[in-house]
Amino acid sequence: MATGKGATRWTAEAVRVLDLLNSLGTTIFRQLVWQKAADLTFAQSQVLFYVAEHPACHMGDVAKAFGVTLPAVTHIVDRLEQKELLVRGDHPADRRIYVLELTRTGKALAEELQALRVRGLERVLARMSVDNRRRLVVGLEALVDAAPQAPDVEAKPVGAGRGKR
Amino acid sequence: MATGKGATRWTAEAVRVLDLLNSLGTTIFRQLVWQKAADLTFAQSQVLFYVAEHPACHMGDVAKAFGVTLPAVTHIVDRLEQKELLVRGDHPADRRIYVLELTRTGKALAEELQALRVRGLERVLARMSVDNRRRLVVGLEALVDAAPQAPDVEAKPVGAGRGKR
DNA sequence: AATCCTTTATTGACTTAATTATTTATCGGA
DNA sequence: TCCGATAAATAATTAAGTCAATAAAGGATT
Repeated sequence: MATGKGATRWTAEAVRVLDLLNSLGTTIFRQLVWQKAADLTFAQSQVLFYVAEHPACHMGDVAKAFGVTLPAVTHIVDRLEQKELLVRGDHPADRRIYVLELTRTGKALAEELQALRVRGLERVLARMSVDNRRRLVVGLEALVDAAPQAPDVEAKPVGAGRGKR
Repeated sequence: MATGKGATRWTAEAVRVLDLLNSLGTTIFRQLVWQKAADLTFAQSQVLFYVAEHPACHMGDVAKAFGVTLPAVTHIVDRLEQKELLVRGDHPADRRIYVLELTRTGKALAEELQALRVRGLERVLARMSVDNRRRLVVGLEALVDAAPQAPDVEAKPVGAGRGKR
C-alpha cells in the first residue's frame, strides 16, 4: 500500500535518520559519551553533569530533565552524596526543597570527565571534513529545535502525599 | 593556557556537538525512539530490533552489538522468550550455539514499534527545512562513519569456562 | 581415543536503577 | 486553623548489569 511517491520518499528519510540515531547509540554514546570512569554508573554521571550545569537545582528538576520518577533521583543522589561528589543543601525559604550542589571534588570530577569526552569526540570529528562537521552541527541544532521539548505526561490526577522525610 | 586560536575553536565545536548529542539523548531518544510500549523495557526492545535485523544471530552477537556481557543477554532473551516474542533455536552444526529468531508475534511487534517510531520522527522532521534535513542525514552519516566501530576491549587474558547449560 | 585448550552459554550472588504505592513534612490560601 | 497541593523519602518489586564459577561442546594434538 501507500503507492504515493511523496509519502514513500518521506518515510525513507525518517527510517534513515532512525537508523543513524540507532548507530549513534551503539557507537558514540556507548564508547565516547559514556566513558566508563571513576566508578560512576551512567545514571550517576548524567546527574553529576546535570547538577554541574544547573547549580542549585532541585530533586524534581533532575527527575524532569531525565524523564524519571522522583524515587529514582533520590537513590542516585544518595549514592553521589555518599561518594561526596554532591550535597543536598537547604532551601532558605522552603524547607521541603533540597538545593543540589556539587562539592569541590564533584566539580573537579565533572570537569575531568567532560575533558575526556571532548578529547574523545575531537578525535572523531578530526576524521570528518570541515563541511560535514558544519552540516552535523547545523543539522543537529535543527533537529533538537524541532523535537518536542517536554511532552508533559498530561498531569494524571494523582492524589497523595504530604512531604519530605 | 591553550592560547592558540586553532585549538580553542576546535574544542568549542566538540563541546557544541557534545551538548547537542546530550540534548538529543533527553528529547528524541527518550520521547520518540524509546516509545514506551507493549510492556517491553528499553533493553528488551533494543534486542527485539536487533534480532529483527539480524535473524539467526547468536547470544554473543547481541552482547557484542550492545557492549554488554553475556549474562545480561541471557536474562533479556529469557524474558523475550517467556513473552513468546523470540525463540532460541539450535545450531545445526554446533550444539553450543543458540540461533535466535523472532516468532511471528515478535516480528509483528517489531514492525508495529518501528512504524510508531517512524511516524513520530516524521512529525519532528516535518518541522525542519529540506536543507536542514539533508544536512542532518549527511552530517550524521559522516559522524557514524568517523566513529570507531568497536574498541574491542584489548582481549583480557580470561581463562575459564566449559560450556552451555 | 584420551587429553587439553578454547568457545559458547548458563547459573548464582550481588549492585544499581527504575517503577508504583504509601508516607512524611511543609507551604499557601480560604 | 484546616485543607489541598507540593517536594521529597521509604518500602517493595522488577529489570539490568556486573563478576565468578560452572557446564557442555568443539577442535587439535598426541
